[in-house]
Amino acid sequence: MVQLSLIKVQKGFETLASLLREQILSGEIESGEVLPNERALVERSGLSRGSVREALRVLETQGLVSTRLGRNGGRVALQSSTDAVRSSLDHFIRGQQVPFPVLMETVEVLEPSLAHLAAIHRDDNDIVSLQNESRKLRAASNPSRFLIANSRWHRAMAIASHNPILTTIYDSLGPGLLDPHVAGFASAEIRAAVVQAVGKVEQSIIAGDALTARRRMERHVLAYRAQVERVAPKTVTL
Amino acid sequence: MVQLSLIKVQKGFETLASLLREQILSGEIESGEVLPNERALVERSGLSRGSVREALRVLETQGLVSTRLGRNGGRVALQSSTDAVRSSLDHFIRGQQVPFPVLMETVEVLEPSLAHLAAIHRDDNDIVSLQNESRKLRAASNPSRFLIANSRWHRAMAIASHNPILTTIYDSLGPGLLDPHVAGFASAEIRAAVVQAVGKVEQSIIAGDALTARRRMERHVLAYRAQVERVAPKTVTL
DNA sequence: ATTGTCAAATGGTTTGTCCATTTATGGTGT
DNA sequence: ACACCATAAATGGACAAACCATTTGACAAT
Repeated sequence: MVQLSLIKVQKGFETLASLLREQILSGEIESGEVLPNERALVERSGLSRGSVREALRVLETQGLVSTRLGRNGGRVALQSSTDAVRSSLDHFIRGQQVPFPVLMETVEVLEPSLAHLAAIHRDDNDIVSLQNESRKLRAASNPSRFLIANSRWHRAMAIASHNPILTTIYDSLGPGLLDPHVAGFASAEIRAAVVQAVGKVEQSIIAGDALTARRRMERHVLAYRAQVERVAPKTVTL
Repeated sequence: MVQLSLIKVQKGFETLASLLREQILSGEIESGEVLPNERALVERSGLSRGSVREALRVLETQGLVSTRLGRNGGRVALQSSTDAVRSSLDHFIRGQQVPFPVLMETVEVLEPSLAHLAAIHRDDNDIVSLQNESRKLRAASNPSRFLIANSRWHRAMAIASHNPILTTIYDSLGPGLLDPHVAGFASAEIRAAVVQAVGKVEQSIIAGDALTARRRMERHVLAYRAQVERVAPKTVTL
């Protein structure tokens, strides 16, 4: 018997999409470079305009080209940004109906690690923005401002880690976690506790003390979970 | 001055894509359900077939529908799988040219956490597959088989964590990390050391001792980095 | 200078037709 | 009955030729 794996037929538009994708990802087509317009691609590829458009649409969906309308419009090549990752993760979480506790758990894994890495890799800019955000956090007088400031500080910490993969993932998780917050969370006492915890983590990050930063963030995350559990016991248990 | 944010014009195909996407993600269209065929969607939407096809192509790219050719073919709705996340992360890593040390660092963050979670969430099936894989790992006699077995054991551990988000991300990182391995890595001594480390982690996971599992995996990861540094010092330093 | 008008370039969309692939159906031979 | 084959039907894939919509450049009018 002949050895055969399933043969995948490549459609016309797929072929063109793959070709262009490789050229973009490999840098052969630079980021910002404008692709030939649709009619030109039709001539070069021998495909019809419809197929060319489907190929370009695929690349657009993957975040590898952006489209502008009108004269001097056209397609420009892009390096896939965090947006594509974010939206695919979002679809995954919504589609698979990843339960809230799993999101929570993921954040609990990421935050201490991000704090750890931030303490190692933070530069002067990171320190400035962390201090900026924590100042706003201390100043936040009502729950809504506080939650925003809180998430911005955490975001600054993620950026300070200088790990684009973990940062992007952490970023993608934010939206799914906000619901329970809004549900009458963040009393004055809780806010004070968070401010203090964040301050301590920030100190360790600035001091470059990775292990302490991690440990403090772990403690903070545990305390936070305890608060959420108090407010909404059912939601958080795995 | 009038307050205005940029107005985003929604194209026809985009509108249709968004509509269907929402219905799929919300479960209104169930996973596995076949969508109306192209001609039917043309009638219902009032758009042309080209636009309908572009909309469906977008959804296909996002992993929300799959396409089958021929009679009894058509589009069926899917819940976005790990594949879409994987490919977007892959594009991100290649496109942004995320340096090898960052990938390494990310794995070093994920593995101990996955071990930790695995010790908490593993069920009987997980234990069986872990033991299966580690048996194959011990039996692997040449570097190539060993590397495969090694990655399979780690994958089993990730699955045992029962955290689909972290598992998918960890899965996406694998390919980018294999290059240096192939470059004459995995001598007999190294293999023996890995086998032992993996065995210990596995024990802790099975025993349900999360902290020990994490600690042992951290140690293993450090040792692994030391080995890689010995082989290719330049590549690994951040 | 500002504004208006027109033309050109580009993607967006439509319509109509045909091709390619797959499978259901029914007939034919044994 | 059963196996096989030929045909038709259903569906996505592709092509072609227009025309529309949006944006911008060029240039005139004010």
